[in-house]
Amino acid sequence: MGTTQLESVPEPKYWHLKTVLSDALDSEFAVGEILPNERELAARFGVARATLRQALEQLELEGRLQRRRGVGTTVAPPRVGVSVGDPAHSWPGINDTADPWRPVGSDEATPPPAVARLLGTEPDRTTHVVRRTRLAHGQPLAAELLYIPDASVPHLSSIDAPGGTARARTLLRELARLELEGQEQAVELGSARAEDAKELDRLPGSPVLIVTTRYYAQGRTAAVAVATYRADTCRLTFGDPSGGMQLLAG
Amino acid sequence: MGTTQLESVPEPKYWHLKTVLSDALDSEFAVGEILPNERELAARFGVARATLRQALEQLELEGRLQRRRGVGTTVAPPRVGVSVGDPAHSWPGINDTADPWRPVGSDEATPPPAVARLLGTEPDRTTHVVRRTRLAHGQPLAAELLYIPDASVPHLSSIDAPGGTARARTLLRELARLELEGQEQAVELGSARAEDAKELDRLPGSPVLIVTTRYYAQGRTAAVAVATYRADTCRLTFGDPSGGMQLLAG
DNA sequence: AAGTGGTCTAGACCACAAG
DNA sequence: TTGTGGTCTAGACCACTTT
Repeated sequence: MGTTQLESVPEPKYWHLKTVLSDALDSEFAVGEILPNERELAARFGVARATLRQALEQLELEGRLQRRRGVGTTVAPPRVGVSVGDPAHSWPGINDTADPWRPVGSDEATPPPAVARLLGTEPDRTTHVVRRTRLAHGQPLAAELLYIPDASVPHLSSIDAPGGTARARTLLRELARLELEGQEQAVELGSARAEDAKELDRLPGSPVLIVTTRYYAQGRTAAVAVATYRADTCRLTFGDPSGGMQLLAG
Repeated sequence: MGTTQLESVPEPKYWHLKTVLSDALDSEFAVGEILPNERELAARFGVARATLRQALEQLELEGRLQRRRGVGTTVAPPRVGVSVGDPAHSWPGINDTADPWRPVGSDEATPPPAVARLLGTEPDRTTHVVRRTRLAHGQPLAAELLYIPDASVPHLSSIDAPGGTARARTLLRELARLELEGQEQAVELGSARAEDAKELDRLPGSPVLIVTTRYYAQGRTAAVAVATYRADTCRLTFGDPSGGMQLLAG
């Protein structure tokens, strides 16, 4: 045979392309640098543009690249670690000066069935909803919907109008009066709803990490937060070395 | 105008298709049921197969569908919640009868740079590597590589040959002699390496949730685990309502 | 106006599982 | 052998950003 090696299990072109590009990113490009456009890259590698795009998609999924319509494809910085599991910081309304969340509005709505189940309310019962955004270095990392049943904020004054951030702050302040007794969290993969995508500066459908947090207070589920993190730029961190190990002692 | 509504911001076909299919899944299909094949679905909706596939891809990403080459597209069951954050269960080697991890082999290798950094070892220093698989209901959920520096298993007998599961069990048993002092975890999105994909019964490149756990013992980082969870079938859970809230008291 | 990535088409062939 | 999903092509047009 003239071929020095025959691939008994030939890997797809886009897969090979991905590794080639990945190596090139490590050695020949700096963070923030802009790559040649897709048509040129495809021509350079001798593949169709769709195939080239399949490789780029995976690299973007892995946080190596960032693509923006009308602009180009750039080399992404390493993912930022965002602390998600620490109750002391995540309990809404705690007035930490380092609170990374910014309230952007409030509303009243019927939560999705999954949330209603966690809250233990009837499926068609409305709750307060506070919308918040989490920023880091000026970039939006996450968009959150915080569902608060009436029972958790009994002393709510009805001065402020729904929809405003003033109302949102009032709700958070009321919620903070409760003493947090525990929390449960879950992380899963999803795709950004149109509304979240806008806030995250991404296209609808782009991959996101959905963090659902169930807050316990007064022996009940006091609130449920559904936070949508950009999967391309975020690495979610849980726990820390100094504490929390009491679990093992018991 | 003859049109009752003009879309000033027309949504992409595949996006609309996705919502239509999603509704159909809720109302007309049962879990495990097999959908019509892609060519027929595309014809039925009057779109190209590639467009139809774009919608299916997103639904699979969201855990609604499962596609298998040569078989077909089926309606996926709800994601299973897998406990990830509880140190009492995740500390390797603890002889819990309910331990969901099954050792499948061991080796000696130089860890990836990111892991070496966590371990505090030189980049080219080899460590023991234990390969484990996590199962639920007979289905593989996760594949893990556990990196253990020599210093963490000083009493290791060199009877067993590397590569075998016997050696893996020995390593885990030795590791369990250490008292766990703390752990740190991170979750991020990735795509399955060829090796992991095989173990997870997925195609290479399919989306996975990568959980990196740093175990502390004896004041050092005693081991680092890199676990690759199927993103389509898994919902990772952290913490629990009964404990862990000591953090707030301090 | 020009250039970028995003969407879409209508084909073709391949790898795999099951009969 | 048949039928499935997976890969790939060579185009076209659209939405968006920048100049």
